[in-house]
Amino acid sequence: MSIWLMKSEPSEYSIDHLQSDGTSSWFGVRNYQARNYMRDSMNIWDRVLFYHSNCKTPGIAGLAEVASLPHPDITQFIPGDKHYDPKSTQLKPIWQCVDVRFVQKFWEIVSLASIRSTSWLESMKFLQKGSRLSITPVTEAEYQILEPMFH
DNA sequence: GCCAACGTTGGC
DNA sequence: GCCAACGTTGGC
Repeated sequence: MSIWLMKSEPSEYSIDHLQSDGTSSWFGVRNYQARNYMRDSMNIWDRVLFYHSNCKTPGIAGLAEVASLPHPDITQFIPGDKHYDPKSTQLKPIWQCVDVRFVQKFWEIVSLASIRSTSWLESMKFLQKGSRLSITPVTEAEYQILEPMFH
């Protein structure tokens, strides 16, 4: 089982949205590296740390899990959609995504500030200078440090 | 293939 | 709202 940190702007799609939806496709990723993680490296039951970005208190808001194999992101085919990609075709889709299922919402967000101030977590990929990837792997060791911070 | 210009991300 | 850092685009 692998562990992933997946960013979403809560004004677009928050942990609360996922809680009410139960399961949702992680559509809209338009970065090749992030797509490759979903397409090539994710497996059903992988753990997902649901991260709120670009908001008042950025941080990990809850947990989810990978709930499907990779499949085409349908928004790439919809003209006028924010995520429409004219270069993509039904026969050769460019963008793949997975479904994620809600697991848990934390009572309190595990803030970016608190993660940054934990020296054992300095290695986390998403913290690295200039990292803007919306999906990054989390190591088992990092997860072990993070877990007690979840509540 | 280079690289300038542009658009986006995301913390602050 | 600012802006650093990055990814993408497209002319050449």
